[in-house]
Amino acid sequence: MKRSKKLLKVATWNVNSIKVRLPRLLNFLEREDPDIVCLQELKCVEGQFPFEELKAAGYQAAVYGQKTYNGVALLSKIKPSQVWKGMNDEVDDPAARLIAGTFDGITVICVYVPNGQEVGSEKYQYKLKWLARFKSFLKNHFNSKNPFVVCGDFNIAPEDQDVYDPKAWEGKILFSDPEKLALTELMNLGLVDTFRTLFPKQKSYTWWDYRNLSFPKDLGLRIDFILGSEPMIEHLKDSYVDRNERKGVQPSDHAPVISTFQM
DNA sequence: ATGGTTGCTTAGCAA
Repeated sequence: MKRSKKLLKVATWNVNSIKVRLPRLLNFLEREDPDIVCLQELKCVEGQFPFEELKAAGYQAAVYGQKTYNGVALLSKIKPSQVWKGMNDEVDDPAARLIAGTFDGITVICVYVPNGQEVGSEKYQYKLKWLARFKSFLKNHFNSKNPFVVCGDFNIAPEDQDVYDPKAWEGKILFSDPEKLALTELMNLGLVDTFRTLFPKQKSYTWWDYRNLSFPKDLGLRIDFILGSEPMIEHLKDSYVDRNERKGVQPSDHAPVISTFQM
């Protein structure tokens, strides 16, 4: 009988500006000590990314940056053997929304799914197309028999229990049927939501609007996930939302999600 | 309630 020992801690966090959130990120890294961190909404180009500060904290970074909008990164204690930036498909898309890396044979894919703005808008169409492209990307590059993880801000709440007022949100952006269907189709490639599989009934939002005192009133949505293929889910030990990161001085509007695997 | 807040960039957009 093979004994599992090594703990792998994976985190995902939409930081909404790496520049503004750097002090909080450094505290987070020290407190949680994750092995791999997926970051979204850097809002910064690679040349302005704080590589030095993160290196001093023990992390190396792979960055797919963009001026003003989007931008994703992978922080890790060990160097990835391979890195992908973007889907490199037939679509010419300048938005920096996907970065992936392989760490000890485990591929971690970090995504910032388009928000979509409003159902029926051009941005909504782009969101649905992006999700279809992402499904093809996963299908073409990965096999659910192999260990891989998909982390990020999906900008979709899957179920009623992931929304503070599902009636009011019905058919709205982040909760419309086509978005939910696109997410289901992704999951049907063989991905399991690490948080939801461990806690089938637990309410645990990951995003609260900056406006309307949403956080103090707990008017949130669960739209950030860590998904794993079956070989990862076999080793899944825990998953939680670090709600405290939404409190205090200059929080992001998203809280980090952390999942641990005993490999 | 078509408001409200934050960040980037500098009046307007995106979330």
